[in-house]
Amino acid sequence: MPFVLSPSRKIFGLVDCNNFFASCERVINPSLAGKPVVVLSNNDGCAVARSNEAKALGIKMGQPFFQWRHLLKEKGVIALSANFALYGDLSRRVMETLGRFSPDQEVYSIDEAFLGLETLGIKAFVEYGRDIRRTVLKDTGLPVSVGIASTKTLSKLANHTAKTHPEYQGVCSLLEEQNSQRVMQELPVSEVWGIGGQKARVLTARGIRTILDLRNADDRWIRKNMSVVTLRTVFELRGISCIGLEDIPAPRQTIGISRTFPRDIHSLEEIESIVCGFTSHAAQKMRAQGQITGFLQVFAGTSPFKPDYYANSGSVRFDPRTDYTPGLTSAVRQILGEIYQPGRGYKRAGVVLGDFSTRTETPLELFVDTQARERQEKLMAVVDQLNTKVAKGAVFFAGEYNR
DNA sequence: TCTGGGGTCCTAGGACCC
DNA sequence: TCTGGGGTCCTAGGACCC
Repeated sequence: MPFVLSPSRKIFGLVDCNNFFASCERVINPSLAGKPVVVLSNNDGCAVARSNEAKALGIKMGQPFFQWRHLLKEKGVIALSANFALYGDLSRRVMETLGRFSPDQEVYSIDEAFLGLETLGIKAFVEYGRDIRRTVLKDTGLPVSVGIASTKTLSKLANHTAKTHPEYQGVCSLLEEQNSQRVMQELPVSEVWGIGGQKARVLTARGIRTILDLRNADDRWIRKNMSVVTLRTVFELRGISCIGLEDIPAPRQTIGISRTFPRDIHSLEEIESIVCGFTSHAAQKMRAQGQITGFLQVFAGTSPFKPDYYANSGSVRFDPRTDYTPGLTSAVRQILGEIYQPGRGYKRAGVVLGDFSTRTETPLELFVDTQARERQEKLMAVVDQLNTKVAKGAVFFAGEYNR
């Protein structure tokens, strides 16, 4: 294999659905077009998606419902409970359509995908982006924006520009250096992919305010005072691609389920049954991936918005690893017994499974009773089959919370 | 009264060993 | 008035993303 000194230039297209959840609601209810639409989180707690009209009224991402509820009457805001099954379904259709535009596709989140565009012999990238927009809108009814650039970080920036500047008509390429400089000097560092509030504060204090400042920052200072991740971001802003396209999805390293409750929960028994229900679902997801777990963590806490906030967690390891739900839930009960404090009103709890390995690569037989193990596997297979093919939550173990 | 859920990755610091 | 030094492993917590 020849040594490649300077690999050929990469070209990334980032396709991102506009106001995804709100747009999905418009697909199934076209009368919502042009109206301020907000999609709410679990328990209708806060805003998780807003149409442009709702954004214009000042409703913020994550803002609690009670703070802007008055806008329903005053401005005709339409607030909808989230319908995640619908969003998942439409997401799959968008991704299928995008897959036709490049064989190299990374589904990055429910509403966005990176496409590798350097191998397709495309002459006019902006035209290609417009074709993507038209086709996704025709196939799914969803509006998307397209950003094109030589690194992932720059393609995020291009996408942001396409979304916020109507004159781009939803497609922006930063493949030309002049475009790139102009966009970067107009935006604060906090708009960069990978720079959150904390890092933005540190950078701004150092006088690095715009994205262009960050692009031109001193490498040694960044490495010393920030992290390797931030240095990689700086390189990406310079057009040096450091983050590749991951077109084969990696298996999950952790599977967690947690909820904020609609009311405070006081009794240990009630928390136990809820978290055991979460554990059962998490274990089912894990088994669907063909994995077994060596680590389980449980956490529970009161509302962080009230005085005397209390939160605690505990964990156990499994050696050998397991995927047997009753074994997992008995660990959950043990941990909850240790971290639970009577007299508190719990508002949130959850479970995380991790340290997985693939079922087939683990020599369980060395340590456990093989026959018992086979019986457990058969039981779990039957439970999972009933829950996926017959009805969700059709079968559950005693003590599990089941809706 | 009412404030989401599911992830990844990095780093600092302690325990332990030689 | 002084208390080694360095490597590795593990974990908790923080920062970030959508």
